[in-house]
Amino acid sequence: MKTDCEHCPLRQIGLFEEMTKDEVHYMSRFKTGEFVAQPGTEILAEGASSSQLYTALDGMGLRYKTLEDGSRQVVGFVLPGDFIGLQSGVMGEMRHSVEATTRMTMCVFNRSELWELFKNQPRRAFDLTHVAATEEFLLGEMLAAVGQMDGLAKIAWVLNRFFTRLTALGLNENDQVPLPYRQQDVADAMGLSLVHTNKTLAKLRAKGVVTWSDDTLTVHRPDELAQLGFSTGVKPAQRPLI
Amino acid sequence: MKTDCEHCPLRQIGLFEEMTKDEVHYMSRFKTGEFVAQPGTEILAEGASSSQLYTALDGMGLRYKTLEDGSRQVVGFVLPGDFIGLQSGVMGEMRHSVEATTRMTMCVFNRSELWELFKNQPRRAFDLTHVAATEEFLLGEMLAAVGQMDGLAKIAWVLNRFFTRLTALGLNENDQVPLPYRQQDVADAMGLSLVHTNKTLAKLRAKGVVTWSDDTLTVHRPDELAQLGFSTGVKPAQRPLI
DNA sequence: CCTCGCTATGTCGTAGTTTAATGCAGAGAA
DNA sequence: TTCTCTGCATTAAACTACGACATAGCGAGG
Repeated sequence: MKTDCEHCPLRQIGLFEEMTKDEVHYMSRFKTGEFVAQPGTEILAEGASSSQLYTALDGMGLRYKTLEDGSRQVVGFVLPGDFIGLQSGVMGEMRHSVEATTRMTMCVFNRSELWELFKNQPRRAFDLTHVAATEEFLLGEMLAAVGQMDGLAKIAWVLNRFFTRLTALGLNENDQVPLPYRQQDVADAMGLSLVHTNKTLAKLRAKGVVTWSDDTLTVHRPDELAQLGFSTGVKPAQRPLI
Repeated sequence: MKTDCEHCPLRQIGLFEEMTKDEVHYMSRFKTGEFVAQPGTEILAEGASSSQLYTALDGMGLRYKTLEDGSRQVVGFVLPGDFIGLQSGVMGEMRHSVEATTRMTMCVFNRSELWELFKNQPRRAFDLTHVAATEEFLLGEMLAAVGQMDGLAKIAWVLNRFFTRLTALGLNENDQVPLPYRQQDVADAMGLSLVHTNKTLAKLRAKGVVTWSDDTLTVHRPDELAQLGFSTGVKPAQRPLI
């Protein structure tokens, strides 16, 4: 688990290259150098224009939008290493809310430092746009899944994405990854009802593909899971030349 | 209609501040300084890493992803002033394809100029990230619509978005805006079948809210349209304090 | 103990898909 | 001109995946 700000991605891209660790931590608001959010806490609200940005060091959360009719669309999952509040740093206002689903420790820094980065370290600023582009990429993939797949494929797809990302983060132990979400969260992410999500999960369980309980996802057949939640990004079929 | 590169948004944000118009246009590949795409042409393919970026000056198109099973998810509509290929400029590879649905004229420039921008004009580079953030915002809104709304709301939402954006571009004449897309495009954007999209459009027509024919959308009751495609971005209801 | 939040499962109605058939305008050929 | 072909809009009928509702179980916390 990454609990040291040494691993903070903003440090990796050089925002803090010339700073000591004490300077890195945003000290004025929270007594510890790190901001700790408790489960169920709203870290940033849609429409808020926070003067702080965060990077998740440990723990997980989710990004969501709320619609006029009260329904909720989960637009992403926050894993260790992810940015929080980049939109508010760039656009001045968050376009979605962020909530912690576990205890989260975050590295906090001022929005003004982002502008310093652009002024003083163009290479790092350029790198930073990769982060924004990656976020957009994940959103596009999710849109394709929500728009085109049926229930079983949606659930398999999102579980497979969790499994893949968490494995890449080194959080995979014997095909088990932490998954501290409720079925309602997955349902709101994939545009399904809670009941249907539950039944689809039961189907996957019956097939022996995955089990998910106690905030832990166990993938018994990774290849079958990937097969069910078939991927996007395929070149369109060639149009017949005649 | 914007047909002059003076209006190119990249010029507006200063990429070409010190350049003459002739320099602005990318001359080596196309005889005219502007790249012209014919209807139905694929401008950039998913997975491609083009060395050129474009901004749409005139005409419209759409962004889409293709899934393994052959289905298509439209992830956005390209209107005059939009960027094309920003992702390939930043990440090196396009995450979706772009196709022209009308004759499109575009301003072409080299990817390397993007890096020059970051090196020499940090303020402009910072502005540029607004563009990326805006694209992400639109994607998030669309995800919420596709994931949470029912058929009627989806169609009303996307028509209302067209109407709003095109009005902002000054393309609204007597509540009529150009809409050079097929019903299939709208269906693929909102995750509905062509048939159901058609029926829903018929419903809106019967209600006297909109008519859409000959690539022209006429909105008879803008407020009712906005009402039907209710918006996102609402603050979540306060949790009861008790 | 009871309540609350979450998971689990069955029944039923409907919104949406699939398939198919019709119409209609534009383009190309004779 | 007239015929045909092609792409798109339209409408109907049959089928189904999914949502709504109801109900039960289970563990945590007051």
